[in-house]
Parts: sequence; structure tokens; C-alpha cells
Amino acid sequence: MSPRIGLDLPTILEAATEIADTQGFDQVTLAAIAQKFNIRPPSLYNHVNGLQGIRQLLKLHGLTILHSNLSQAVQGKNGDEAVHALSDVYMAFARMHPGLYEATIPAPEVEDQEAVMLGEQIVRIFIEVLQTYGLDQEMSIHATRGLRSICHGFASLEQQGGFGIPLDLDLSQKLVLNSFLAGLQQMKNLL
Amino acid sequence: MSPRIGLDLPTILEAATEIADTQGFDQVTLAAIAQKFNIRPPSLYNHVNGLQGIRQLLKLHGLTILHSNLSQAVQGKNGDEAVHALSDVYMAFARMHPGLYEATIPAPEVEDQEAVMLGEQIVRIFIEVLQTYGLDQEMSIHATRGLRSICHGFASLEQQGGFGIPLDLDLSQKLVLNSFLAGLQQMKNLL
DNA sequence: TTCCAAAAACTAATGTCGTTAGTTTTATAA
DNA sequence: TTATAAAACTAACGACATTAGTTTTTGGAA
Repeated sequence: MSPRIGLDLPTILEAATEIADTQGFDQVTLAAIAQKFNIRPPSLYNHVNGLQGIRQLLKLHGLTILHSNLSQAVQGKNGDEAVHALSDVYMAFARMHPGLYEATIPAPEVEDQEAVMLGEQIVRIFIEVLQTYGLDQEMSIHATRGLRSICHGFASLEQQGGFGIPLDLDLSQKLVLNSFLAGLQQMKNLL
Repeated sequence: MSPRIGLDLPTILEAATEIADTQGFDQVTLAAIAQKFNIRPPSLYNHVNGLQGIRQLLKLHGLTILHSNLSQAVQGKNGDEAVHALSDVYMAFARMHPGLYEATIPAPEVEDQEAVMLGEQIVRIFIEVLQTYGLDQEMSIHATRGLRSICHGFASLEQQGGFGIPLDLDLSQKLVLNSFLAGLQQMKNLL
């Protein structure tokens, strides 16, 4: 029932990930992957649903790692400590896996249930961390959007070479987070 | 000295912009542009340096509009009012010209002096607005990075369909900005 | 041990791109 | 009226994704 066990999906995904992270997400082509294994591009269709399939897998892979890392990072933490841990791990992922990070950005198609769920779980981690600030339901969603925007904005601008001035980026990230969190505290006190 | 005045660069740029904003930046192809004018793709090389040239033009065009809009928006304003005006105009641009906005994100090549300068001028607008908060040189850079990250993060996540929950996005943006600005005030008071 | 079915590779072919080279057309300026 | 130069064209090539159909291979059944 299993003749010719050649390439398998994890191996292909690994190769695609390496191309994405070293050469850029847009350099992930069937031709480039096939070349890595010394096979012809059409052979990849035995394992994967074309280029679109590869991209879908990369997105899922990226979301899985990101979710796992974020989840671990906030274990046993709350408040500012948890927020900073979240942001640190988020940035670390974007830096270590730029191609994979890029793959995670566009919202998955509704067909891709697994990716949709992972995306929701990631958002839930953010929400839960921010709920410890004593915000009501709606405010915690607004705050989550803010925190995600800060994280993604920083990661994206850094990745795209948007920060030209030579001044410690980690420090910027910390200060900006503290600013945002101080503001949150103040809003909570106004309730 | 000017035989056969056919297509001109502004017209081509207009067509490319329309494709980018309605079908996505990655749908801007020489083939698609050529089709709009009923000419063959190679003819475009008489006006433009290939696909790379088109993308460069789109970036420049986007940065020009964005800079102009931001510049107007902060005229005669300062403090929170200026920051909110900045963010409102920024989001409005990203929403009205999603393709153009996408084109502006990757930092231009050093060869592209004009685009580099426009990018710097845009950053300067942010810095100048934030300097009215009485921050020192370095802090105003950190704060600028934060404000840009919030703006870009919001715009990018919204554009990529990252905000699923049906809750007023403009309100989120306002609240997040207020949070960040309140935090800034607090940091200033600590000096 | 032999053989067959299915998995996984292959070749061939098509269509879409971008791009280069070389040719033809055409409007204007002399 | 004519020469020139811009701007279109055709032809051709290489990179890519994709489909269809073919060959190879191997593990398990006979």
C-alpha cells in the first residue's frame, strides 16, 4: 500500500521554509524547491497542491510556530511582564523567520479552517493577557488591536528596512509598549 | 524633435495605480498595463524601465501623495490634535489606495534618491509633531517609531483582513492613540 | 518467489509572464 | 518634401506554473 516512499511533505515544507527565510517569501517557487531535491517541478504535485498549496502550508507552519512560542511565553505571567514577553517573542519570531512571518500576515481563506483557528487562538492569547488589566469586553478588544498593531507594525517596518536611524530598536519597542500600557492603566482608572 | 506623441508616463502611472488599487499590487504586470492601452508589452519599454521601473514609479507616487496629505493634515495643529490628524490621514490613504500603500512599504533602494528623500520627509513630519510633546531628541525618535508602528500596523492588519471582530475600527484607532499619547505625557512628566 | 497495484517519479506540452533585439511606422521639424 | 527620432511593432528566449499522460519502482498479496 505504500510503494516508493520518496519525498514527504515535512521535508518539502522544510525546504520551502528555508527558501522563504533566506531569499524571501516571493522566491518560494516550485522550480526552486524542485531543484533542491533534484526532481522536476511537476513531481511536487504528488505531494502538494501546487504553489498555492505550498503557500498555504507555509502560512500554517508559521502560525503554528508563532502560536506555540507566544503560548509558552505568557505561561505563568500576567500584566506588563506578560505583554513584554509576548512582544519579545513576536519580534524574535519575525526576525528568525522573516519569510515565514510574511506568510502568516494575509488572513487565511475561510476554507483553511486550521489556519483560521490558529489565527483566532493567537488573538485570544493577546486578549487574555490584556484582560488582566481589568478592562471591559470591548475595551480589551480595542487594546488587543492596539497591541497587535504595535507588534506587527514594528516587525513589518523593521523587516522592510523602514527604520533607518541607528538607535536601539529593542529599547524603542520597550518604551513604546510602556507608553501604551501606562495609557491603558490610566483608561482603566477612569472607569 | 517629438514625433508620435503616444502614451506618456503619467498616463501609464495612472493605469498602474488603478490596477494596484483595485486588483492588488501583485497584479500590476506589464501585460495588464499594455492591455489597457491596446498595445504590446514591449512597447512599454519606450516609456518605462520594465516592471521594476513601474514599481519604482508606484512607490514614488504613493510616497508623494502620502507626504502631501500628511503635510497638509498637520498644518496649524500640534499635540494630540496633530497626532490624530496624522493617523486619520494615514489610514484614509491606505484605505483609498491599498495598492499604492503597499507599494510604499518596502524601503526604497539607495539609488532611488527621490523616494528616499520623501520617506525621510514623512518621518520628519512624525518627528516634528511628536517634538511638541517636550521629549528629548532620542525619546522623540522612539516615540516616532511607536506612532509609525501603530499607524502602519493598523493599516496593514486592516488591509490584510486581520481584524475579524465587528467592532468600530476608527474607535479602536482613536483609543489606542490616546493610550499611547497618555503614556507619552506620563514619560515626559518623569523627566 | 512472483506479480500486481499504487505511489512517485518522469516527459511533453501549453499558457503566462518579462525581457531583448531588431524592424516598421509615423509625426514633426527643417 | 524629406530626414529624423520617437514609439509602436514582431519575433524570439527563458523562467515559471500547470495539466495530461507515461514510466518506474516497490511493498504486499497470491
